[in-house]
Amino acid sequence: MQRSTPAARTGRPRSAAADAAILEATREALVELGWSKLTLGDVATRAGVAKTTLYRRWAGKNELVVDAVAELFDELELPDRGSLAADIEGVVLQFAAILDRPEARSGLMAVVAESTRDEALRERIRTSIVDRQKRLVVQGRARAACRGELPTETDPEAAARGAALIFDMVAGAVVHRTLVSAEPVDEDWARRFAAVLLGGLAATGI
Amino acid sequence: MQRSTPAARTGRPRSAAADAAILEATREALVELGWSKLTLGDVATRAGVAKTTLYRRWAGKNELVVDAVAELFDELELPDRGSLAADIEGVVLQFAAILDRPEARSGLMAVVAESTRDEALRERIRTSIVDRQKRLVVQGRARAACRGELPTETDPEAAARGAALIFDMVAGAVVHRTLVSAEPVDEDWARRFAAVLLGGLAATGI
Amino acid sequence: MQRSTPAARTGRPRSAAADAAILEATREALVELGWSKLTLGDVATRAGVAKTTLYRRWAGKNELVVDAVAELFDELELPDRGSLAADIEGVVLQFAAILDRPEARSGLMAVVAESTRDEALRERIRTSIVDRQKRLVVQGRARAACRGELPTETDPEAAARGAALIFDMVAGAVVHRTLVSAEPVDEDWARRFAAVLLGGLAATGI
Amino acid sequence: MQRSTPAARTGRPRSAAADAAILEATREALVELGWSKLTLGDVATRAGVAKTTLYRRWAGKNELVVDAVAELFDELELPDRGSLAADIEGVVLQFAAILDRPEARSGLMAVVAESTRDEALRERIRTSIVDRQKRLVVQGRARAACRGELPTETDPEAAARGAALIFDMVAGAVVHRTLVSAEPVDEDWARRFAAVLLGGLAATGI
DNA sequence: ATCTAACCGAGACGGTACGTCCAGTCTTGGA
DNA sequence: TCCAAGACTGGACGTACCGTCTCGGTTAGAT
Repeated sequence: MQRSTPAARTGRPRSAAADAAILEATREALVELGWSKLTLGDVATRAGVAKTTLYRRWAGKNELVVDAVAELFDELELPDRGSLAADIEGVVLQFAAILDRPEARSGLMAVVAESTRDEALRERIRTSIVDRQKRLVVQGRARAACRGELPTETDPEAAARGAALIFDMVAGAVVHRTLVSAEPVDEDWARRFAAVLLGGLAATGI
Repeated sequence: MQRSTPAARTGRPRSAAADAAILEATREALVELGWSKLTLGDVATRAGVAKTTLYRRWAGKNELVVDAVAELFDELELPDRGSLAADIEGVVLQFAAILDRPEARSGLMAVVAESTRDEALRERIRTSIVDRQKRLVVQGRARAACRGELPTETDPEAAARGAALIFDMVAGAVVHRTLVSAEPVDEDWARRFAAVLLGGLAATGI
Repeated sequence: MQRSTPAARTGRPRSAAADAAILEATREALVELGWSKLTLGDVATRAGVAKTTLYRRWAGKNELVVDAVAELFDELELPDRGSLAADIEGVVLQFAAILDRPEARSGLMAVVAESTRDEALRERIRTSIVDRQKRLVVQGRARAACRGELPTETDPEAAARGAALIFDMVAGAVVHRTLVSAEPVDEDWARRFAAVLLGGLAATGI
Repeated sequence: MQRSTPAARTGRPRSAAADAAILEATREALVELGWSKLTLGDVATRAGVAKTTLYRRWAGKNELVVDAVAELFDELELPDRGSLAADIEGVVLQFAAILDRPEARSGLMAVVAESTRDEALRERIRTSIVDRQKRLVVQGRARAACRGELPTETDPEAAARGAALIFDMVAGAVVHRTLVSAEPVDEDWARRFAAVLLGGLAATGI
């Protein structure tokens, strides 16, 4: 994930186990300490690894946390629940479930905050985390179009704009409710949210 | 804001100018350095104040930044634009304008991230920042009800639930588009967003 | 010793006790660990002092060790033993006694070695340590001249050259025997050395 | 020098060129960096050799530097200048010439300092360096006895004691003048030193 | 017109973490 | 078996801030 090294033949190869141990230790430390009290020295110790090893692979705390949190999003997928409304509820609940995990809560907003001043970090977040989620929106729209619930958008740019809007609305609302309002995203909320969103989509024809 | 002032009659009173200078210096430092590289010693120096003075008034970096950023939200208000749709667009654009300022971008998400592990901080954020925004939503709904654009909700609890949902959707979408997607919230986007939201509200009767 | 600070009125004054504790801890660490394994972090811990405090007062390990060792030379003095020969033996034995202490053995040669690449350090050593010893030679020669054992040198430059030669011979021989040959400087050796030196001085009229 | 070579028949033999390259690189690094900033990794790189190779042959920095410096003393010899006084001046100037080379200045005192806490290192220094010099003293005394300038010492122990004293005086004085007093050992100084020493020897009959 | 308590600046204090560097070891593939 | 390359653990480095603590000195309200 953080390696490019297309050609590095000689010398002792990097331990693959170390990567996994470090990322796991990072999540563990996020749970126990939160982002601001997490130290790379502590992560290294937890992973049974020298600090040097950690710095050899990641440029700093931000990059490390992005990768550690990104793995949490690997499990995201969109089961077919039979209707667009149900699919929206499903993705909302899945996203909420991830944000419920303390390692995600602590880490995600912090790196987003950092990314406001670091273009490379923003790109890394987009690649590792955001696009993983966005894919679900695109996939859900395609499925709904198959079912005939939504008109097939012919203009690809308009389709992209629409998907981006929906994505910001879904992800933004879930994050805001979870982290700012600090209220649970339960099935009831998901149902109400999906109803409003779906109504809006139908009304505007997006 | 941060003062208790229960009874402190005698002795030299605290300098009122220092407060303003410190908050201004904090915003300046946020712009130049961002949250993670902002140090209280530096803020004190910029404000022409001793570190002691700063610590006497704020518990730490988080509290200071919350207060410094909160002042940015003082200017928020909801001009009557004649229709609910226009009012929504207005609040969206106002909120986006604040998030466009680097001192807000850097600071806001960071303290929200910190607040995931600090209940007192979350409360402070809610009081100083979130409720200031939320008020606009409530006010907008009341105005729309006056105009007959929305049915008057009689159940106060349902009204609160509805306002909360709308607020999370508005604020969440704007924040997400600005900070995560890193795309501008311009008039076009505001109009499309308002259309979807309004359509949803109409469809669901919230 | 390391402070110049003619005018530093404001702020919390430096702890005088810390200086003494640090130098004492340095000597203790020299005895236990030797120069090369002595670390400033360890010295700070032993002295019950933060590393910062140590670095605020000394530029590095070399300077610290010079000051710590220099204090050992405070006790040097030249008791009048009645004859030049006895005085030479006395100063040889005193110098040897200091070199017998492990904190001096470890530290002294190391800083001399470092000083080959650091003019400022060499100057510090000269001021703090070497001149303290050299004084004894000058004093001994004056006393011998009083007794009539040596002719009074009228040319001041020749006197300085002579003193320098004698000093290098005395100090060099003691150091070399102690540290390089690793043989004890006992009374017998001192007597034989003094006899050779004195014979040479008499023969050459220095 | 550092090899045991008891029986190593099979496998690839060690490169003989590597040894020379490493020692040369060590001296080069001593000149450029001095002892304390010399690192084995850097030496290996300069020598075009892997660190492993270096560690296979030397136990550490001290041993390596001793060997590297020792080679400088290979050139020492005692040309017959016709008189004891001239011979003493000769050996003094030769020794001074070596100490004038920065690789010797930096390295020699440092390893002597280290040897105060390492008996094996002291032995290595004695064997590789000190005895090489001491031989000259013994040789000079023998030559002087042949010429009739000095009485032939019959007691071998007294002869050894005398040689040791002279050696400490000669080497000590030169080292002290060079490294501690930081003054040049020129012909004038050598002449004055030899005169005093010789006068002392004559007076005491050593 | 003092008194005096709380303020103020400056800066040293004990700590903690930083990110780098080096020591000395180990693991590759190739000679 | 040796070699070059380079990753590995471990630990010290010197720096930067943290939040606290003295200092000497100021300032305004109460006496």
